[in-house]
Amino acid sequence: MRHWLMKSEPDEVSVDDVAGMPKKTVAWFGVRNYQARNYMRDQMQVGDPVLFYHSSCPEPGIAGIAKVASKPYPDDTQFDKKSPYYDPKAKREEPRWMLVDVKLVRKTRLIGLPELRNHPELAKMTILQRGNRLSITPVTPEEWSFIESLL
DNA sequence: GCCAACGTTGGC
DNA sequence: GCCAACGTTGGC
Repeated sequence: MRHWLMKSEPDEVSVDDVAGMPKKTVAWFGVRNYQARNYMRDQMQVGDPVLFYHSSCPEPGIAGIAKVASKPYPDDTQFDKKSPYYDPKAKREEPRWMLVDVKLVRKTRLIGLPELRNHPELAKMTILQRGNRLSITPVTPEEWSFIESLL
């Protein structure tokens, strides 16, 4: 089992949005980065714990605890010409972008970026490294436990 | 809106 | 395969 951090822009899909969804589950559509895709396609297992992170918003930070809720399957938005995530090079027979379903376990208090940066225990978190833009990153068991202890 | 950092594209 | 140009991310 691995632990993960997954970024979402709350304007698009927030923790509250997912809380209001049937089964509190959302397909993690729109990832268009190969490394992030590979994590979902090759490494995620149903049940893996996930930190739900809000990015590109007034208060970026961890907003909830979730878990991987499905095996990987093709992201339908790649085939949808009306979607901003449409990929003309993707074929139904040969999907390029895969995703998993993510189920919200619980909303948490917002642990903002400045707070995360304040803890030396978290200094090596991928998300806190300079220049990191990857929307899905692994979290170590130590980082996970420490963050849980803050909640 | 700015801009640093990084990823992708495409000509050669 | 190189690399310049361009596009995107995401915090501030």
